[in-house]
Formats: sequence, structure tokens, C-alpha cells
Amino acid sequence: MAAGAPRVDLGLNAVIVAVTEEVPRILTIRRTPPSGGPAEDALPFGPLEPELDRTLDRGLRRWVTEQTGLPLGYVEQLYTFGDGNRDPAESHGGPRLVSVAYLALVREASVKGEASWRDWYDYFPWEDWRRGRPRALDRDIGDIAPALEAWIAGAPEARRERADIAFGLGGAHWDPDRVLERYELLYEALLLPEARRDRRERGEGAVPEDGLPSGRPMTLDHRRILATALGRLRGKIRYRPVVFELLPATFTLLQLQTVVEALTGTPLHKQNFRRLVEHGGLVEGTGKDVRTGGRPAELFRFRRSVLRERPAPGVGRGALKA
Amino acid sequence: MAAGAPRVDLGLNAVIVAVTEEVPRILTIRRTPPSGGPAEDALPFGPLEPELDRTLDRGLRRWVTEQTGLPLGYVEQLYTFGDGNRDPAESHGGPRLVSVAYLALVREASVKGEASWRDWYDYFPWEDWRRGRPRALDRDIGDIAPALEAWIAGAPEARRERADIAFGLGGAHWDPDRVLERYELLYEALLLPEARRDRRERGEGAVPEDGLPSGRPMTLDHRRILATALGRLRGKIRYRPVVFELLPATFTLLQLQTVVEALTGTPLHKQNFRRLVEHGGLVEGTGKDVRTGGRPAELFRFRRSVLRERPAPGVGRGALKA
DNA sequence: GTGCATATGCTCAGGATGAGCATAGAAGGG
DNA sequence: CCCTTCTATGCTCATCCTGAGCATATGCAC
Repeated sequence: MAAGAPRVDLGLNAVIVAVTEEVPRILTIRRTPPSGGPAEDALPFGPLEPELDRTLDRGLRRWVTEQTGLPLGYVEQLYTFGDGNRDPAESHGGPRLVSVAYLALVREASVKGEASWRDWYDYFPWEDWRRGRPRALDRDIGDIAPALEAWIAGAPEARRERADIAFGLGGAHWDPDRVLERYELLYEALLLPEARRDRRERGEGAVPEDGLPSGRPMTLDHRRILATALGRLRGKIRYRPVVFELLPATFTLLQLQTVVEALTGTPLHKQNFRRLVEHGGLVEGTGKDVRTGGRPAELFRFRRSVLRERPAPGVGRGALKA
Repeated sequence: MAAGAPRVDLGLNAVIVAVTEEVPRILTIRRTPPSGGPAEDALPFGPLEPELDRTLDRGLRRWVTEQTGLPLGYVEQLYTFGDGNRDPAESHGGPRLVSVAYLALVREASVKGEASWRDWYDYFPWEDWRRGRPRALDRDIGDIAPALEAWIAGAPEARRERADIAFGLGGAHWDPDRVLERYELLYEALLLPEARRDRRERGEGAVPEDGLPSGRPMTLDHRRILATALGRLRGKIRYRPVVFELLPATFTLLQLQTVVEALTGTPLHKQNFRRLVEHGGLVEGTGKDVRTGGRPAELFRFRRSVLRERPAPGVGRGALKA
């Protein structure tokens, strides 16, 4: 179908998510950039082998299991990244690197090999509002940091609107789903190490360090991929019961709530959350209790038949606190 | 990043949507399959030229404008299709054909070249519930057609659940967003011409025609791509104000409602729709009136500042009728 | 003016949502 | 044993959203 055969390399990237206690984790590897230099965090990746892999996600499952010993359950395609300047190697005559990124949800498990689980809020400290407004915000980009204001100031009104919507400034509300918009805005404003690195590598001149903590960087555009995943997942739990992919077969309502809070990064009202999921038919009690430190909690399970009853069953806008 | 260079061809597909009066249209071309045979409907497609196109969507815009003279406004990446058996040519030793599909929304315009606009419900007659339950459903797959029931009958319970959810059987509700699930189910049940064609081409034996009208077929897996687009668009108008990409700068509320109905395929309650969009801050009156055949209607425009005020502004679940 | 067609305004019942008060059941310290 | 502490669970209330219907306004054709 493609007329001339373009010089394209196709890879697959995996954002593999698990939640342990109240911390959402992603699987990362360490990678030394081809240009040398210190090792960087990276998302697991692998090639598509057309001879082996009948479909893209089979390819993904194949090498993820090979590399990490982890069998994947829920897998969903996220986005395909094909920008010219995602890999500096291309500017030296390399092929265009196109990556299809996938989101995978797993229950916590140990992983072999050099992969390791990391708190995803290490990469996005400004996304965690569970204990109130994150400190990173005020140090990085809030009213205090002049960088973002400066970036807005000179520019046309559209830029201010973007910043307001993305970061909930000027009376706008903080929308947990806009993870990618926030990441891209910080990148454009040169507040992220990756942005400064890419600029240097393109030879567009260096930008001074600002010394502000702007989260842990990753190789290439992997943090952008991660932001895409986080935003998508936050959106999805609202209308599809994907949370249960991260939980054991039975769980207490507090466990469920904790996982949802970990994902959305916002605190929830306990009683209303209970009403939402129980009265909303999303879960059903098993009758069994479990010790908790206080009054014993009932164990619940996902109620599959909710899929037939409600059009978009998920942990919707409801039960929000503050 | 990809280890060995896989034999992969990368193409771009465009689902270009416009709405004229009350009919949603997509831009199609005619294509003679490489194997010969009669021409088939196809989505516009083109290659990615890594030397020319800094990003994927720039590549898309480039050749769409070249081929059709149509400048694209709103463009959104949909999904990447890379199954082994999407192109029969691969089984004869061709490279794996991977296509990144995009959704584009345009205001109606004339198109040069051999492209032409077609009602998208030609391809999915069962998706149009604006004038009640579509007849195609009852002739194709409803209680009347034994095919789907037969497909369900022998199989494990999971299959019945899928069918119930996708088609709103057995007490479940019809969810307009599940376009792709319905398409894939019909495909698996061999009720679509494409399914029978692909099966023949894979040499797995022929399936008799059922003679039932199951919508206009397309080449390769293009109807699947189209189903993805339709489902995505239906979902998106609920939480993002994308409808306005399809409308002129000012419009009457009936025009707006008609476009929304065309997309979702469901009728809306007029007064409630008005309340939803006006009282919800999505549009604002301009003060100007326009002739309509009855009482003159006021012209409205999209109210940009709603983006700051509400977290997910769109034509949400509200205003549904029946 | 009459009838028709579309636009616009208003009300009402039921359900969802955000918030808080109150009680239940277990563990542990004095 | 009583009291405190901890978590779970139940219930109420005000507010807003949603689905539905009734009523009125304003143009046009005849």
C-alpha cells in the first residue's frame, strides 16, 4: 500500500502497570544511550518480528515474556510515535524510528532480569494530589516558579489558555486526565531535562539548568509515552472496569479505593465511593470477611454482569472529594 | 531501537469525516485490488516519507492535500493496524503492512480527484437508530436472522456475553460507542463479505453467501478502520467539544443537534439538548437570527471559555431520548 | 386570520453527587 | 473490664443533572 518503501524501523514499547499497596508502579529497564553517557531509565521495548508475530500485540507479549518472565493479561494499544526527532540517531542518517506503544495492566508480580518497578509519580511528581496540592507544582511551575509565567507572558493568548487548562490556573479546574498536555507543555517550556537534552542534541543551543525538580527523566521520548499511558488509563477507569485487572479476584472496598486513588492521583470520599461501586452494581460482596486493623472488612469481587446492565461501567466522576 | 530491521511497510490511512445536513459522510476512493477483480471502496492512504515528513500527521496532511486538495484541520491519531492477515499479499512473501490510521474532521467542502463522499451508514446500516431500530438489524442479526444465534449457540458463554453487550441483546442496552465490537463480532460470525473474502483468500474454504444486506464492504480491513473511527468519534464528542470542527463558525441549535444525532445515530430531546449546551456553557448566542421555515432561530457560536470552566465539556450522555 | 412549522421557555419527578453524622465490630492499653 | 483507637458500614440531606412533557412565541403560506 505504501508506494515507495520508506526507511522505517518499527518497534514496540510497553508501559506495564501494577499497583502495590497505594503506589502505582511501572516496569522500567536501564539503557545506555548509543552515544555513550550514563545509563538512563527506559520503557521495555522490542522489535516486531513479522515472521513470528501474527499481530502487533502478540509480538509485544512474546518479547515481554521473554525479557521479564511476566505473562501479560490486559493489553491495549496506546499510540504510535513517529516524530522525526524522537531519536537523535536519525539526524545522522539512521532510519525513522516508529514505535507502537502499548499499555498493559498486571497484578503485582516479581520480575526477572534487569527490569524493575518504579513509582510512576517519580516521573510525574506534579500528578499526585492525594495528599493535597503537590509540592512539586509550587516549586516547578506554580505561582512561584517564574519559568512558566515567563513562557506564557511573551506569547499569544492561546498559550495562556493552554496553560490554564492543563494546570488548572486562572480559575480552571485541575483535570487529572490531562497528563500528556501537562507533560508537553512543560517540555515546550524547556522545564524538563529531556527538552534541554533534545535541544542540545539538535544543536539549537544550550539552555541553563534551572535546578528545579521536574521529575525523573527517561531516554528518548519515553516519558512522553508514559504520560500518554497515564492519561489514557485515568480516562479509561471512568467508563470501563479496568481497575480490576490490577486487583486480585477478591478485595476489600478500601483496597479498591486505594488503587483508584493511586491511578487518578486524587482522594476519594470513602462512603460515597462505597455507594458508587456497590449500589452501582460494579462489585458484589462474597460474604467473607478479612482482618483489617479495625472492624473486619468484607471481601468483594467484580460483578461481571454490570457490563450488560450499564452502558459505561467504571469509577466515573463520582465520589470525588474536594 | 528495533534490533533486527523487520520487513515492514508503513502507511497512513485517513478517515475524513464531514456532516452535510443530517448525513455523516466519509471520504472514499475506488481501488482495484492488486489481484485484479472489480474496484472496491477504500479509505485514502499514502506512505510516510521520512525524508519529507517530520511527523506522522504532517505526512498525512501532505498527501491528503496533494490527492484531494482538501486542507485538514482537526486531526487525531486513531489506531495502528498491523495484523499479519490484513493484506493477502503478505502471505505471498510481501512485507508486513502496518498502517497508522487517523481521524480528520472537516467542514463540508468539494473535493477534486477521484475521491468522493459517502454516507457512513452505507457501511454500517445497523448503527443508525435515529428513526428507530434499524431494519438492517432485524434482517441481519436480530431475532430473525438465525446466523448470529447459531454463532452464539454452540459456543461458550463468553460469546453470548459479547453479543449481548455489543448488540444490546438479552436486556443489555445498545451502546452507540461499541461500533468496533459490533463490526468485529459480525466479522467473526462470517456475516460480512470481507470475512468470507478473507477466509477464501486464506484458503480456509468458502462460506455460502447469506444474501443478507450487511452494509457496503471495503477493501482489506478498511471497514474495520472505519468502525474504529466511528466508535472513537462517538465516544469523544461526549467529553470534548469536537462537534464544532464539523460546523461553521455560527449555527443554529437545531443544526448542532442534527450533527450530534448524525454522529451518535440516536435521536435527542430538543428542549433538553438546548438546555444541555446553552445552560451548560458550551455555546453562546450571537443575537443574530436566521430564517428556518418556522420561527426564526438564533445563531450560536462555540464558547471557548467552557474549556476552562468544565473538566470534560462535550455533548455528554445528556439529552438522550428513549 | 388560520393553520403549520420551528424555536424557545418552564415544570416536575427521579436519580446521581458531594458532604457529613452516626453506628458497628475488632484490637489494645490501662 | 472500660476506654480509646481504628476501620467498616449505614443513613440523611441539599444540590444538581436528566429524561420527559406541556405551553408559548414567531415566522410563513394560503
